[in-house]
Amino acid sequence: MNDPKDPDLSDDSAWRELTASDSDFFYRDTSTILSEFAWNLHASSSFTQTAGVPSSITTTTSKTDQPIPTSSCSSSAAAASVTVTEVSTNVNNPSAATSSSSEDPTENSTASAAKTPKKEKKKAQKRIRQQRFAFMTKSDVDNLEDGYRWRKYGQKAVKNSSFPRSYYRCTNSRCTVKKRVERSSEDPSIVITTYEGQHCHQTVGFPRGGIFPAHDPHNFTSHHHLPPPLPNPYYYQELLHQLHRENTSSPQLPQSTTDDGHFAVPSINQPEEGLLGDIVPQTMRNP
DNA sequence: CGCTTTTGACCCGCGC
DNA sequence: GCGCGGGTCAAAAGCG
Repeated sequence: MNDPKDPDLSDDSAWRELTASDSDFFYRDTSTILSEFAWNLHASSSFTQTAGVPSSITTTTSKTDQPIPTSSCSSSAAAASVTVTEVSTNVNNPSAATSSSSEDPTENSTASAAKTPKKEKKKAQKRIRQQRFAFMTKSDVDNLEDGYRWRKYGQKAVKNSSFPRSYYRCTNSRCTVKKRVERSSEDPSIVITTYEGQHCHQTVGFPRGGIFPAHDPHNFTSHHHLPPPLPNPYYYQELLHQLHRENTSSPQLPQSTTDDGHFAVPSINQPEEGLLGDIVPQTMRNP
């Protein structure tokens, strides 16, 4: 579970399905996918050289026609390496979903309607796993800025990991997107962020499809151009593309390494500013 | 005062 | 059936 190559995969059959694929598959598949997005990303280039973690962009195509969640725009100033794993679960086939997601829109309404006993509430719920994405981001900050507001609702110690896992839920009451944040036990500088679900709203404080959350100046400064939170199925890829470009073009990024071979993270001292704005492609900025 | 975080308890799924 | 581990709940505390 805590293998940086397999972020949070062990508890989900769908994840395991992904991990069953070897790296060649990922490279090949990634190249195919990226080429569909007109990316010029060489799958085995800089992404595979990061932090001693043989990561690559591990992206798979959705088995469903669901759009890719727009929530997975996590990044940080420290994003020197990113691995993305997309998992889709057919929500119409609960038998294919193993466990863990206890909420969907309908459940949300029933669960919040009354203080029913937990047993009843739990029984009424069907744990339907939604589409999930895992990001591996090299960062000192656990909670990476992604343009949405999150409320922490739990934290658990994870077996075989010295770092706890934090559970967040989108603060939008109608939005059931959740994310889990944990650090890799093998490389504590790597943050594994797993998103589940799709946002049904735009990012906070972006009334014009634009960019600046008005109420969170610490996290969003004027130069942070966040992407439109619309259901853009390519957003992850765009994000990664930009990350990749930064990796290869910025002299500050992964080229510098620490003694243990890990990448020094130049912007790590300014985590509250985030980097998402910097890594969002121009094409995704305010039109 | 309202929102967020913390944290122990509880529930569920799964493997044995 | 039992134990374990993951995920969630919800009350209390903290914070601006």
